[in-house]
Amino acid sequence: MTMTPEEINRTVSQLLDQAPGRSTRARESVLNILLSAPTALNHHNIEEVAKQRDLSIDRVTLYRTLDWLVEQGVAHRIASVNRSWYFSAVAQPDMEPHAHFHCKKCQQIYCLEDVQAAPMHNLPKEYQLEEADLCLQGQCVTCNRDANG
Amino acid sequence: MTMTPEEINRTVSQLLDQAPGRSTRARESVLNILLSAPTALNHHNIEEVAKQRDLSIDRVTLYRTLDWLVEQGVAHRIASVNRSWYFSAVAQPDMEPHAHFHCKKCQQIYCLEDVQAAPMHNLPKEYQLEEADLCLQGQCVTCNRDANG
DNA sequence: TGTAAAGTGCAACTATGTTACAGTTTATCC
DNA sequence: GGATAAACTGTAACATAGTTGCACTTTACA
Repeated sequence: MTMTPEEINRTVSQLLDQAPGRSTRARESVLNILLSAPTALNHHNIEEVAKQRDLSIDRVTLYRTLDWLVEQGVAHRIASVNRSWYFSAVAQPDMEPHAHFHCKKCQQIYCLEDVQAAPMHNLPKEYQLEEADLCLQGQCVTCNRDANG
Repeated sequence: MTMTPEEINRTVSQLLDQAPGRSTRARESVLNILLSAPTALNHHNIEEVAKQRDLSIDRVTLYRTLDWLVEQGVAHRIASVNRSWYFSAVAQPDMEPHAHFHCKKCQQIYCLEDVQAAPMHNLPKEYQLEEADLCLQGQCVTCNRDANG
C-alpha cells in the first residue's frame, strides 16, 4: 500500500473514472488522502490532513463524500470502539474481508489484509450470517517497538 | 440465562454484595434489567425498560452505573455498529470471551456464549494482542423464523 | 444517630453524525 | 464554445450519545 504520489494520483483518477458519478475536487482529495494513509482514518483525521495540505473540505461534504466512496466500493467503513467511523481506501475491487487492529496506545486502526475471521463451527444454524468482523485490540508494531527500545 | 424473577433478585443481591461499592437503588434496578433481558441493551433500551417498570433513573446516573457495573466485572460492554454501547450482565465471573451477533433486521445484539474468536495464525508477531472481538451480522433466529413462516 | 464518603441529579457542554434547502459546478447536448 | 438539468456543495440548524462540574442526598459504619 506504499505508493508514490504519482501512483496515488493515477489510482485516484482510475477509481473515480470507473465510478458512475462525477469526479469532483472533494472526492479526489479525500480518496487521495485515504490512499496516502498507512492506517484507517476517521472524519477528524481526514479533516486534519486536508488542513495540512491547504485543502478546505466542508464537514458535511466530507460525510457525504465518504458515504459515496463506500457506496462505490472505493473505500470501506470500519466501526471502532470510540464511536466514530474509520475509513480506508480499497485500491483493488476484489479485496477480501479482513481483520482490523485497534492500537490502544496510539489509537490507530490498521487493516490486516492477511488476517481473516475464521469460519465458525458452532454458530446455531438458525442465525443467518452475512458478515463477520474480527476486531483485534492491543499494541501495534510501532508502539511495541517504541516501548521495547 | 432464563431466570425466574426471584432468581434474578437473588443474583442481583449476591453480585452487589460481592462488589466493593454500595448497593443502591440504581445499581439494583439496572442489574436486574440486564439480567432479565435476552439480548444486550443500550442506554436507550435500559431507560425504556426502566420506564415500563415505573423506575425513573437519571440519564447521567445510568451512564455512571453502567460504567461501574463494567468495572466490577458484573456487566460487559459491547461496541456496536450504531455508535452506542450495549451492555449485558455477567452472571458467572468466569464467563469466557464470546462472539456477538447483531441482527440487521431487529437491531438486537445477542451474546453467543458458545462462539469464540478462533486463535489467529497469521497475525504479525510484532502486534501485541490483548483482545479479539468477533462481531457477526445478519439475521437472528427470531427474524429468520418470522420471515420463513 | 451523626458523620464522611459514596452516589445522585441537574445543567451545561462536547463530539459525531444528519437534514433541509439554496447556491454552485459538472457533464452533456446543441 | 455556451446553455441546461442534474449532481454536488455549503450553511445553518438539528439529533443523538456521551461527559463534566458541582451542589445535594443517601449509604455504611463507628
